[in-house]
Amino acid sequence: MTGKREAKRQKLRDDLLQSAVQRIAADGLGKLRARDLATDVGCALGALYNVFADIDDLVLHVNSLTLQALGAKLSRAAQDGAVARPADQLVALSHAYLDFAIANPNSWAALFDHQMPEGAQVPEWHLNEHAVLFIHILEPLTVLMPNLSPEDGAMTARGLFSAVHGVVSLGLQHRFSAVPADNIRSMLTLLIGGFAKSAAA
Amino acid sequence: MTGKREAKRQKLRDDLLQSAVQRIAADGLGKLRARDLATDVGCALGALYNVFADIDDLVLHVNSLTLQALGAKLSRAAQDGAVARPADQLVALSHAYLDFAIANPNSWAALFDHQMPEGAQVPEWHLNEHAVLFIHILEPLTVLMPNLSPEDGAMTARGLFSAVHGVVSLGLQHRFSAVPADNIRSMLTLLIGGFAKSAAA
DNA sequence: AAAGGTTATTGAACGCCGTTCATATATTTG
DNA sequence: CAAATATATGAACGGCGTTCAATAACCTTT
Repeated sequence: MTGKREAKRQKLRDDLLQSAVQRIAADGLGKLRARDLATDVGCALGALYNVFADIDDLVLHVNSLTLQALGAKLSRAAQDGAVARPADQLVALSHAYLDFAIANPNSWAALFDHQMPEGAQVPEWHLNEHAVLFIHILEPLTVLMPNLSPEDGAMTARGLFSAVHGVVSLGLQHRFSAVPADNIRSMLTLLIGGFAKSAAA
Repeated sequence: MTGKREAKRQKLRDDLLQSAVQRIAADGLGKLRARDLATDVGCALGALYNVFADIDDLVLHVNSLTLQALGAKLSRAAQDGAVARPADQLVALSHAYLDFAIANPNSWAALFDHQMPEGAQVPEWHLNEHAVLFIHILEPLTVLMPNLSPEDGAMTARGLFSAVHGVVSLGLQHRFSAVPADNIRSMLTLLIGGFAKSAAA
């Protein structure tokens, strides 16, 4: 009867992760509390630090799940529009991104609101997971701009994502004043469609 | 010999504001501490709360100064390029925005990193100050797209700013990996120039 | 100029936070 | 079953923004 330690450890890890996922989705990253998580899963406060380095480590794993869900959504959009013209594919991707942000506002915001403490770096394994944000942009982009070097292609894909993210992010934020979703959608169409049109010419 | 109270009050307000400006510029919003500010200006910890509602109120006033400086920079860029074609004016504005962000990374980041506590709303006077972000975009945009209604024009100007902000923000962030400034500049030229080109057609 | 009323200043104390660590408990190994 | 090893516990720590009763400064009135 061996391996019971590891099993309990994994269960605790997973319980804490699920609790954090739900709390972030419900209340946002800013209201995540170590004591609430411990209460949720019925463990002592200190137990959290046996299975995660700290709260930031736990948040990284929540964000990892969010990125996977977002990646799946973008993959679906890319597949559905694979027969469309490159410009329309790019617009469809941006709309899918907007849809995800609207459907999962707190989890999505946590991806960008979270900051590593002090001098700590985001670990490599999590950095690489961000590729899902750019990867589907690359294919229609290279059709549109065949002369782009691989480096410039990656850079441009990243830039396009950044532009879309800016429009979605500031549009949904109540910072200035919230913009109706349809207006954000139109703006994405105008911006990305316009870019594609001029790039193709 | 009257008015000494108000004079001291104003001096304390201004000293705290200047201290906060410098600390945010030097260390970033995340490391701003009420106790550090009190030490800087040589007042008691509680004195801060006589002249500002709380730390967030103080940060709002710091951001107000930053927005004024940014507005001045954008105004200069708009005036310098007033004779250029609308597309080039828009690109010049985006480059000026990038330059400001690079020159004042922490103060600029504080504009967007700061979040009001709990249910508190950003006060009207500060909301209105954000107009400087969009105002200079509107003129070249209406030349470029004369058929835009005032509402759609404002919305599109805001969207363009959001896109530029996204490119600059994610580009400068060390989140994924920092992008060289010249690449960000090229991306802005490509994006905004492309948008303008297709809008004019 | 002195007294009385009003406002500002002070800093110890409060409540909340993430994190730690000696101690108690559970699991594995010999 | 006992010794060795790893985990679980929750009180305690240090740091944070904020409060508040007591003290000091200022203004007004006489």
